[in-house]
Amino acid sequence: MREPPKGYKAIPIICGPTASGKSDIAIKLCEITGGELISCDSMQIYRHLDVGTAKASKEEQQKVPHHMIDMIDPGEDFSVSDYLRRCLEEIGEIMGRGKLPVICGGTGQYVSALRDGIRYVDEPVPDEVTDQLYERYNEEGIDKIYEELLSVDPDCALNLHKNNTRRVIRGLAVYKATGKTFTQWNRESKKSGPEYPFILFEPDYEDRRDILYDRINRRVDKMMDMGLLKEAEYLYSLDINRKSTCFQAIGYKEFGDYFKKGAGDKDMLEKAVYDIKLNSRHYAKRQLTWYRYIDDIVKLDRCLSSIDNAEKCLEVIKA
RNA sequence: GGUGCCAUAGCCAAGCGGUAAGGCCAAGGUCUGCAAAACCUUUAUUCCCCGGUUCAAAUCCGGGUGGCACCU
Repeated sequence: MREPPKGYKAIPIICGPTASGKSDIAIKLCEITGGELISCDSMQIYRHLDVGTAKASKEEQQKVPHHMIDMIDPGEDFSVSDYLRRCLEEIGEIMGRGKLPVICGGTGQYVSALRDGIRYVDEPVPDEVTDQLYERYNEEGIDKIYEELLSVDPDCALNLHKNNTRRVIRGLAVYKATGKTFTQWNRESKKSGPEYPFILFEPDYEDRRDILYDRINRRVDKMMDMGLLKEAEYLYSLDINRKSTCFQAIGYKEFGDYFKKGAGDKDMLEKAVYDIKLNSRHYAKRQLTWYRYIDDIVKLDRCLSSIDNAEKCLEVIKA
């Protein structure tokens, strides 16, 4: 493990469900420490997806430097391991400038990758291997693929539900491509701890989910006022594969039908907005589950102002 | 006023005499390269109410209540 930033005992990661106010806290923390913000969000890495991903405003970005935002164009791919590599570089650079990196975002997988020091399979798994398995899956279903994984890497297979085709296929693809089982890779990954000491913070909504859901619903309405529809229209006007990851983003994927058939149809627009709220609530629920059992996460009081919470974070991370 | 149709979980809904499908919502989870994704689990001792027929009724019969449609 490397040294923490000078004057601190750890790098803060402010995580939590969508619309929980984590960005405000992170920005305040940057302001009072002179730190720089690193986003930890799988959708804010896309350029042009701004209001729907609740990206920091231009003004906020002017006040506080933001990193790991606007990294790629819609249609391009980006994985956790890409994130991890770039993020670690950013952390190094910010610390090199004598500043505190403040990590903030809701993508649980990215947060955990950082916190647990996960090292992903570092031998390439060629697309052909994966594509071939998907072809097999389309032809004969998942059963045989699952059985093969079961015989080759039982721990991995038993750990997965058969219907979770993505992971079943990845598990087998890793073995086919590298000759080492997924389980072996994971075991080796666990040996190395995190790169830096991190402390996680989360605004606490555990007891009042209704308040969080209400915040979500209201924020979606606000996003519509801020021009979400226009942004989505732009995304749909691009000549990119509809299967691209950017079309998984909540706030955009729900407009698929609207632009396909009904553009201008009021009912369809209403349905899309309803779905954005619903999907956001579902997402928040999954995020709550993700963070629930991270035992050393420091809970922040949702009733306090973002400044007070930022100060609390500062207290905890100070050397 | 008359006639017809309907009444099943928070919502939609199957069932047509043999012991309550399914979907949505909600809740609880899983996760080591798509993660705002993908996947899993749970959720009606009871079918509007009262009576009857039957070994057996959400299912058939009678009455009530409520809703919808049409007629005068």
